[in-house]
Amino acid sequence: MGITERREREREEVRTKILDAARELFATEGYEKVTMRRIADAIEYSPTTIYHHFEDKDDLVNALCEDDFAQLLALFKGQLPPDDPVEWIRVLGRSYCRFGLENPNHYRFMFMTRAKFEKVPEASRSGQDSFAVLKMAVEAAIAAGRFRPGDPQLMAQVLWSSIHGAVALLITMQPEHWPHGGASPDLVDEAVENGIRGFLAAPRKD
Amino acid sequence: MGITERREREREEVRTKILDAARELFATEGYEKVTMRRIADAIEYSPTTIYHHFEDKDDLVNALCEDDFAQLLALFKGQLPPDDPVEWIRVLGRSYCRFGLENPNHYRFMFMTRAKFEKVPEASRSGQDSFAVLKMAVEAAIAAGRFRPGDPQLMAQVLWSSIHGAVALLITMQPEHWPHGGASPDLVDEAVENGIRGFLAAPRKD
DNA sequence: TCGTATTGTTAACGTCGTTAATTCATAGAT
DNA sequence: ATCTATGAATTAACGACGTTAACAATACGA
Repeated sequence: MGITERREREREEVRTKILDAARELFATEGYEKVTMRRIADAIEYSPTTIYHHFEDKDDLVNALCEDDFAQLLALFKGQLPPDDPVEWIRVLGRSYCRFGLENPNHYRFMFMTRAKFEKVPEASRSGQDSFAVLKMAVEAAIAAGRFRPGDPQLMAQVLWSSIHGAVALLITMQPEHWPHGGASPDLVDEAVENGIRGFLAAPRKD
Repeated sequence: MGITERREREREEVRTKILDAARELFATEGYEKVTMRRIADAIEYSPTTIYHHFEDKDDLVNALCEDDFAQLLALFKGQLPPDDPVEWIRVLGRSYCRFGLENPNHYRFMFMTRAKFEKVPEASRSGQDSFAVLKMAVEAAIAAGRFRPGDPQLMAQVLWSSIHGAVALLITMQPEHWPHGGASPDLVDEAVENGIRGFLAAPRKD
């Protein structure tokens, strides 16, 4: 009776081992170091075993990615909305930046890898939900008269892409490739700030 | 006498053939289709020949990239600065977006590929110069009192990264992965507009 | 005890970037 | 005209990759 359950448990253990080893390699050495053989080495199984748990490499890395979206969503939901919806957006933006800068390899796969989007049929649920939080904040800001009226969907996309741009450039380009002596240390903060400022209602109070 | 020159010319011809074939594959099928063997097939040489002209694959693709930066710079310099520096920035932003959206594979390698930045020792000259044009426009906007005072370097970086974010997301994510039914068709325009608006001097005239 | 899943392995295929060894053509020297 | 050195180009291979077919081993249900 408990047999199938034990089997299930053992199976899950191996799956977890694979994911953990992959995550470790992924986080510390980047995508290209995550080879099936290397993961297999790390967990002391043969490479073929991995294929009993994941369809292929993309499937595996995408499972990691799913966890990352969940983590991002948790980060967003962990922030209680302050009274001021603009402050809420600011906090969300900063959290998002921190997440990306601290987990560059994960971020790269979540938002910067074309292959992923070709393979995975639909968007991650947690990813959708994370965006929904931002959109809610934008709606709140409009309702409170802090943001100018407009399409909250579009405004949230603009905010997201502005901040994504800063994170993406920072985790992609080495400092010496930035024009004229490096990225400003304030870049992400300023990106968040300027994105918000562009949407503020007429007289700036902030 | 003219012999070494003819040799040189022939050598250059092969090099150009390689670059053209690589560019074609790169633009139409993306980075992963640019294999040394495939390029060799296309130009009817053996793969080894390519190594007589380029150190390795990165070196080759980087040569392509250099051309792309030159093209971007030409695009920027082709735009005569209008009277209104804000309009100048708008035009630059739109040109940049168009360039990225029309050449997604090139854009990806220019601004979204980490390997490139690890290999290439220094930034492309044309890339630097392109940024310098944007920075000049920002300085002009500040000088004209259209932009609030501030560090033009930082402001130009913010504008660049905002627009980069929109382009990068658009050429990376399939429409069905966008939260809630696709990217807005106005996204790039709005990204440009909102980036600018955030920097406008106090009373918006525009 | 005998099938039968389940779980794992070994060995291989085809592809990749890259390189050592070799052939080939040709320009200059004798 | 023949020989030699130099540069270009090729063949064949190495090691690493993702992936899979074929097979071995284990342990459960009958």
